[in-house]
Amino acid sequence: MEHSDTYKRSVTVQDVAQRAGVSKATAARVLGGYGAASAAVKAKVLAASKELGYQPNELARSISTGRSGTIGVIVGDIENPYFGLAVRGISDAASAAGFDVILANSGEEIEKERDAVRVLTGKRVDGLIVTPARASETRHLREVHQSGRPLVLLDRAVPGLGVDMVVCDDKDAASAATRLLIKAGHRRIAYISAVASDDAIYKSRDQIDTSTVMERIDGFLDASRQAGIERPERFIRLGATGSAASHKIVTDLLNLPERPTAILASDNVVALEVFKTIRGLGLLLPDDVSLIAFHDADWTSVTTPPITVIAQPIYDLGLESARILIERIRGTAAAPRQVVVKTTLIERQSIGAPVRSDEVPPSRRARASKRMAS
Amino acid sequence: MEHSDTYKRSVTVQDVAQRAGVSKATAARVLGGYGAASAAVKAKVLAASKELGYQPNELARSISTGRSGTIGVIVGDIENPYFGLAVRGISDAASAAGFDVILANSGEEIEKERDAVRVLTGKRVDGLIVTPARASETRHLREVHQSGRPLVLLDRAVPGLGVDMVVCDDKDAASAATRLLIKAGHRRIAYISAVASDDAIYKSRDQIDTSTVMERIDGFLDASRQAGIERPERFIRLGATGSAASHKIVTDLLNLPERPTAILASDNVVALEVFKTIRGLGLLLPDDVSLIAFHDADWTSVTTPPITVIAQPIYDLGLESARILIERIRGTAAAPRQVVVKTTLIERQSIGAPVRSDEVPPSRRARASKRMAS
DNA sequence: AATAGCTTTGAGACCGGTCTCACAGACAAT
DNA sequence: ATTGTCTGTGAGACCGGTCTCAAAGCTATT
Repeated sequence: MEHSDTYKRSVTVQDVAQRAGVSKATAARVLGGYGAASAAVKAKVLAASKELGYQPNELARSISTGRSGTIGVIVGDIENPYFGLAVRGISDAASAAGFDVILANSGEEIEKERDAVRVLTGKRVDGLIVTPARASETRHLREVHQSGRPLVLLDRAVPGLGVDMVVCDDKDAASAATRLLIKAGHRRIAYISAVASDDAIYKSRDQIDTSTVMERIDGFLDASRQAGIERPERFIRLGATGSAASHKIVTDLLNLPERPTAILASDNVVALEVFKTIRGLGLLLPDDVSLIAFHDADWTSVTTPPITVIAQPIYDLGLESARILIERIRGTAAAPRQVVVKTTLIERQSIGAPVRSDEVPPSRRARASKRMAS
Repeated sequence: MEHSDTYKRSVTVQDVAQRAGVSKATAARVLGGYGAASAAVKAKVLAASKELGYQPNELARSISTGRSGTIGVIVGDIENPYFGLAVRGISDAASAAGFDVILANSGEEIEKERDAVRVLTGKRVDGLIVTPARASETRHLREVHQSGRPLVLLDRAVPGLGVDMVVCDDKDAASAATRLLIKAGHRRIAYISAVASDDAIYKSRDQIDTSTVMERIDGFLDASRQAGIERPERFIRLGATGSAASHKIVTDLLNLPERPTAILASDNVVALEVFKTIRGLGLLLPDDVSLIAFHDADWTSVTTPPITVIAQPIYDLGLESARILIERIRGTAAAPRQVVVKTTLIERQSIGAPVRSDEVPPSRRARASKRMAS
């Protein structure tokens, strides 16, 4: 097959039909793999197709079948390895089922999320997987659902939406992590999250518009109260977005007269900043501060000391969400499911006994730490 | 077929036209934003559109315009934060220009890459960005190019393809890193890469099918030879895919009678495994082994000691590749460009003076690893 | 008043597939 | 020989947009 000239017009069923000496309908049947055709005709068409280098136009196909063979994914931030893994899971499940994936990035902005929904539905994706940026502003999601297009929520739930959701057992996880800290003797535990907020100080649940964080805070608060800790919410901090904000939050927290002795970081990006800040302050982990992080990011196992984490099977979340979505696309009419995937606590070495505040001056214990974790 | 009852029939131009009491052509003109219409008619149509909740079918639009407003991206592994960042760059540039992105994952398998190309061209993407898994098997890419569809190669070059490419100055980077090691006194430097290979031992350039790695090895070899190091290639190892393989390679290397005193890790995933293995062997960084890694992954700055890295502006690579692609899509007929982006060496603390091999007590190596759960 | 020139509008072809339906021909049963 | 069933094939509508073209409407010029 020689093609040195710039063939702008691509080969269509019509061309193949002509070449094979059959009608367009017949060629389309064998090329499209539907309807019947005699062996002889089939061979002729296939031969012609090969000679001409026919490549079906999936767009045209989609427009007449009504399905696109594509699922749309809207994720908070692709750059975040957490979502990267989820996307990988989705992508694996999708391609195994013969679907492919259009990815859009919301950057955790509701406006961009709405845009993305519009664009993807405009492209007639067969279904959508979304990590909703806000649990409160969901009209666009509701519309998707009402239009009859399958929708699966990933990682974050939106109550009352009546769609399938695949999430972690965030509340249990946070609660277990908190209990672990309490068991080690901690009574002043900070919880730091990246959720947007005008004020870093936590006042009420209404401030929080992300189900995961809400669940986690609930778990944290429950476990704390159950252990008889007073006003555990006073050490909750929000808005740890970016390096500067996180640094300030951690520094302020650790300079409090009655400073927290342990920190629970709501996600791995925050955790990294917390870790850097603690280290930058010359404090020692776990002697001066204990730390637990959400998500078993790769870096958490190579720090000194390695970080105790709540491992979230986010790849599986992706996989499962795509599977459910595809099932829906294929027409299961079951009631919407809420799949809750279990997390595991991986104990490493970032938890120690709390320092008594009268014993240890917070900010100048810079020892050159040459200890190997072993 | 029963597809008409699963989805609510969507509102078309025809519906809007009817409602507004104008012809389909007129409604289409105002809805599509092309052609002219009187203010009065425009208002009527817009009103009707709003009432009915009209959402254009981008598929239908694409099929008649021939443009899809979508760029296809085929990447080696989305899970790898390196590519995650690149995708983010592409996605940002794309959405700024009004394009969106279909993402496919090749898993570094040429077969899946070919599939992905077929699928994406089938969906009539306006252009493609690919990180080619192999520099040798490129017929599918050549065909894309010859069909007139813009193609940009990202991160990895394929010589003689005649398309735009955006890559790092890998050779210079490797050379600079090697010189830094040599300056610190190292003469036995290992280079470890993940490129597939039947044999871990490097024999010739022909084994390597990835331009980046080839460039880097060239740079490594050049710098070594310039410093008069004999047979520097003897410490090159390939096939460090996955945890087990990497572990074996590093262990074997460090158990050599004349073991290397420094390691250059070809990418951040390999580097992480190298780091873990070194630590697992009970060796001290940088006292026993020095390490430089490609890519400034987040974990490299929080280890003890932090790792000296070659920072690759991969986000910018993504951004730039998308920009060039979009320019081509819009019809620039300039000669294919090869954009080479500069890397920077970030010196941290993983480089020390080499130990003389007669100094290294086997006992230290014997002081082996209590392994950690991870 | 008539002609030219411009803007608006509508009819309908078109993109590249799918899919319905009618019909032709083969073969079996009556 | 007639009827019925079944398979293979072709004609053409259809999906939901874009876009060409010609007719209609309006203003301006002579």
